[in-house]
Amino acid sequence: MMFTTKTEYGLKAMVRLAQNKSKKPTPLTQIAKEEHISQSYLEQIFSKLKSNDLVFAVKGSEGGYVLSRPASKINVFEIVEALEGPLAVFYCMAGESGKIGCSAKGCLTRRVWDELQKNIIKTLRKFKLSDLI
Amino acid sequence: MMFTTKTEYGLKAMVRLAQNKSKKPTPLTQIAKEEHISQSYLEQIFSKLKSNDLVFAVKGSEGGYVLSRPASKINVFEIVEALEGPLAVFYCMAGESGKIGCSAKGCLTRRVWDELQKNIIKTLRKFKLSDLI
DNA sequence: TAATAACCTACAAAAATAGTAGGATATGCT
DNA sequence: AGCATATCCTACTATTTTTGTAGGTTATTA
Repeated sequence: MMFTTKTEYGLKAMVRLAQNKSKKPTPLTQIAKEEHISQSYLEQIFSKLKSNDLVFAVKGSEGGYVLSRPASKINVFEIVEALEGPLAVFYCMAGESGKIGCSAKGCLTRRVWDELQKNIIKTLRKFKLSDLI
Repeated sequence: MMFTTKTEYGLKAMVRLAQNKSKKPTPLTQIAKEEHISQSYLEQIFSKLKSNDLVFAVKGSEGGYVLSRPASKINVFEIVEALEGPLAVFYCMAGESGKIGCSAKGCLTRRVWDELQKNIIKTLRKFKLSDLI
């Protein structure tokens, strides 16, 4: 029941982008060096962040990444979901209808996970990237 | 960010114990059969439940497991914690003082995880085993 | 004494995580 | 034009965690 290092690194990197006050994009070489994270691994992380429209890329020399919105308009849950995939505390919570042995009708246990998931999402949405700088 | 099958199976098994109205202990052979879980795996799960004082064992023929308290006095978090270990959404949240690169003082990100963890625990504590039968 | 059940430890397969590696493509600067 | 810098893309690999299996030991009751 832990988040992965992808989320850890991704969030740190997003904070770096938010801290960049110049209008220049931030290259991953810089973040990799400062945070001591493998650059190649960071690239994979940013590939996800990009496809989830949290950042945009500027290719070539003097390029890098830029937040696609102001830091106050990006919440932590968006970042977590982009990097961890859709939140599901159990397999029976993934997908539309539960898969094995979990008829949503009779399953009291499911009520626990439903409420738990909603709470997690609510908490993470409350925090904006701008709260972390 | 998912709980393991140990928690899934363990919780189901605990519900079984709670449903047992007779005063006889419930043997794992029975639960294994009914829930289609490997008995050996269940034994490992119950070893943890026992060491966390959630159940007690009766050895020998006619033996099995019994809840160590009324179902209304056992909450879901206790079961989850027994089977997943101490909750920590990140490595920096494990142990007393964060380990690597996370000085609790300046770390704003930690505030997010602190609040998240407290929320998860609060939600899971709210549900009692008796709510699931 | 035979059947039943918890108890214990070591091992193993499978899946997920956490990276590495190497090249292709695009862009600005000199 | 050409070089340096960056993103982009795919495949591979090592490590760790999860999810069990297997086999035996101990205790209790009918």
